[in-house]
Amino acid sequence: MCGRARCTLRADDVPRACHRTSSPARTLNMDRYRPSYNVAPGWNLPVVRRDDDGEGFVLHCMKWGLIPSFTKKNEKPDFYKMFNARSESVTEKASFRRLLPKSRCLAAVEGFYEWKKDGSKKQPYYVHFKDGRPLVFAALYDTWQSSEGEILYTFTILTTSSSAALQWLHDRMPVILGDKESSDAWLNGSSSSKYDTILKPYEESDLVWYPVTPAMGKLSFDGPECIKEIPLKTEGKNPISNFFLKKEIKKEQESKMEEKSSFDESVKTNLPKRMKGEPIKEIKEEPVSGLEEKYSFDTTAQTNLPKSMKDESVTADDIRTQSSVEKGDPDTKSIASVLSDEDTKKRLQKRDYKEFLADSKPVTDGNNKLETSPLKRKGNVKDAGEKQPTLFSYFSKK
DNA sequence: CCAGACGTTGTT
DNA sequence: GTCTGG
DNA sequence: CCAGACGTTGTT
DNA sequence: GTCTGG
Repeated sequence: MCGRARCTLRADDVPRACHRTSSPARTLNMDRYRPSYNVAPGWNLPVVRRDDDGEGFVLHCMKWGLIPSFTKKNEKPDFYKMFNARSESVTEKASFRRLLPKSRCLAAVEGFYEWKKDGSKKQPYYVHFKDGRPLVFAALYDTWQSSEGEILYTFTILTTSSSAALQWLHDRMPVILGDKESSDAWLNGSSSSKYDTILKPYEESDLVWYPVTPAMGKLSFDGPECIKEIPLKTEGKNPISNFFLKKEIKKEQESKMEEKSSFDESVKTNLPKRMKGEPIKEIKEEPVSGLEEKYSFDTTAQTNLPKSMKDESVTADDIRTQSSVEKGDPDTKSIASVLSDEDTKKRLQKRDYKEFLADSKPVTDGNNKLETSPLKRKGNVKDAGEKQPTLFSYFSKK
């Protein structure tokens, strides 16, 4: 599951996204961070971890994909091997259990991608919070020293079974810490704590999704296009078309309700037409989203990217060009990177920015348990919605 | 005792 | 580093 | 996770 | 289908 994400957060937004009220005691390697709409294991992402001693926390850029410290020095690091850790077995697996006492951290992203399989076809969906606030993942990190002496920090994202709402998409999902309490518990809890209560699927209804272009499957594809909603092929005869009619109406209403829509062209231009694979929920329907995506991106780029990034004309290639600079990540860069942190910090503080409501809790009507999932066995996630045969896949180009 | 592994996902 | 298997 | 390759012999 | 590379 969680093997691809969007993180275009500004570096200085990350602590707040992780519900930190104070400033980081220090930052580490943040100059390596490259905001991207298409992040995969092996990429640098900002995480928040406890400071080695004391109360504070560190804003620390690490590579996604755990490389345990006991990995052979001469071995080639494989970031895809352990980019996820099953929360159900994290206390049993030797590679992860050793990290539980002192190496927990938080990773913040705006959303992640999940591919829905339809036979041989795969359709990616972008999953995110309705109000645009970042998701906070529970994670574990470790260090590894390569044969050249470089110390590499890496982390893995904990996963759990999917929420009822996301079951149709996938049977696994990242552990999302939805409020300050849970993120505090994970980051600061004692090693003797039981994390069972927070390492669970996020069941609130403000986690939403929509289909995006399959082109983002390529790592070379980056930029706002990655999260642009695309229409899904509709499947002819459909006794539920009424639902969508209602949906559309409801969505328009919601769109009006949301104030920040002025930044979001996509919401207005793309009338969402999701059908296939969508859960047929009775009451609540998944909303339009993508609010402030562009805005986020614009403000994001400031920290480490060239000024040109502020421009809307920024392209994936622009980003790649930047990131490629450290593609080889030679150890020789490490020192310079650390030293430049101070510089980075200053730049971070210069800018003020829009809040993303990280501390707000999802709106829920208490007993909205949404027992919509009529299916208990995880193998069988097919329902009326996705039973429909696909006549033409979205990419019937050959 | 030493040697060797240490993981997830998905798919069938 | 730590657990499992032999 | 997805994308892309998936081979040998022999030659310049 | 399955393995490698990113």
